[in-house]
Amino acid sequence: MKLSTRGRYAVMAMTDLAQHYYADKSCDTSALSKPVALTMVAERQQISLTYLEQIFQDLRKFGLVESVRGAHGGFRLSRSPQEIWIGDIISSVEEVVDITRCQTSNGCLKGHARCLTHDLWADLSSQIDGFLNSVSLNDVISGNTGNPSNGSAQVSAHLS
Amino acid sequence: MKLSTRGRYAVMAMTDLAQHYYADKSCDTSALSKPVALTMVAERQQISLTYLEQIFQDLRKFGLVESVRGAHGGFRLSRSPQEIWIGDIISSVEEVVDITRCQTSNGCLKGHARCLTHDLWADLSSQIDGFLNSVSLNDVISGNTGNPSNGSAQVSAHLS
DNA sequence: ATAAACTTGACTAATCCAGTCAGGATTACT
DNA sequence: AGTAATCCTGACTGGATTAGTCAAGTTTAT
Repeated sequence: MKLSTRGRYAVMAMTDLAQHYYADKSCDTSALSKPVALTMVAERQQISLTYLEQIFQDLRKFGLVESVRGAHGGFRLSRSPQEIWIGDIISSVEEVVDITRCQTSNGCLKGHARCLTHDLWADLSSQIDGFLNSVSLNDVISGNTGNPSNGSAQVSAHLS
Repeated sequence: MKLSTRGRYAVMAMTDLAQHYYADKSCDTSALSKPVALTMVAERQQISLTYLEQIFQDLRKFGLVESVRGAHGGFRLSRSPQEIWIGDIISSVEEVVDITRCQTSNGCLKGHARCLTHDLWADLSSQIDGFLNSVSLNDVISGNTGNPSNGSAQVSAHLS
């Protein structure tokens, strides 16, 4: 079992943006925070710039960040760190969060002998999803991943 | 995120053995159950026989199954289904259950800006491990994966 | 003996990941 | 207007991993 670097990088970079989200709007909380250039993020997090650019296109398409083009441009979070869940980030940049692989109609008749393990995988997915969707970016930068802000570790998952 | 087929196949096959574990010793509970030939498991679970053979070598090395060679040989569980956790099976056949990738000394100074996400990955690993190590083979064949037999979903993980 | 079954190890096609490269579009600043 | 900074897009690639196959054994029940 593994999480690809793509998902890890996305979370690291978003954490980086989250820190600047607060730093940049310390005076006027209603203003938009200044965009952060990917070159800075890439340098701080030690991630290849061009690879990071790819990843941020996905994050933008899923509405997690806004881009500002041109000189002095960059990216900023499109909402506050409390409202962005780690699960959102990962599912934006990784293909399938597929664990069971038996949701397609290729013969896994639930309850049938062949797929007694179906419920197991579904429950595991739900467990992982529940965790990732209960931790916000804000939890990460304040070190509260063990005790997520919503108090409940079980969130219903939307996997088959 | 994904679980490779290797791990899934291993659990499916072990579930198959677990069902025969009970079926074969319905009369005499102290006797060893009859070994089950991999050709049967491969056919029932629709898994390539030769691939399954590879997987069972791993399961044997980790002491989860015993082999009986020769004609009418096969494999049987080396202990009862209540005592075999899904986590054992998966970690026997898959390489690293590595999610954080920053346990090596390559620059992830915990607490340092570069790896604020360290705790997040550690907690996620612990969550997954906790789940897999709280579900036994017996839970799977009796459909109790949602409510594991030990009552507690949180088990300490042994990941960095 | 012989056939059934396990055992081992080398090999392979396909897929995916992580990253590069080249070029283009947009905007701030001078 | 020009230029530098930055985002944007798509094609490409080397390496690793997966999911097997194939061939040649060894062991044991009958």
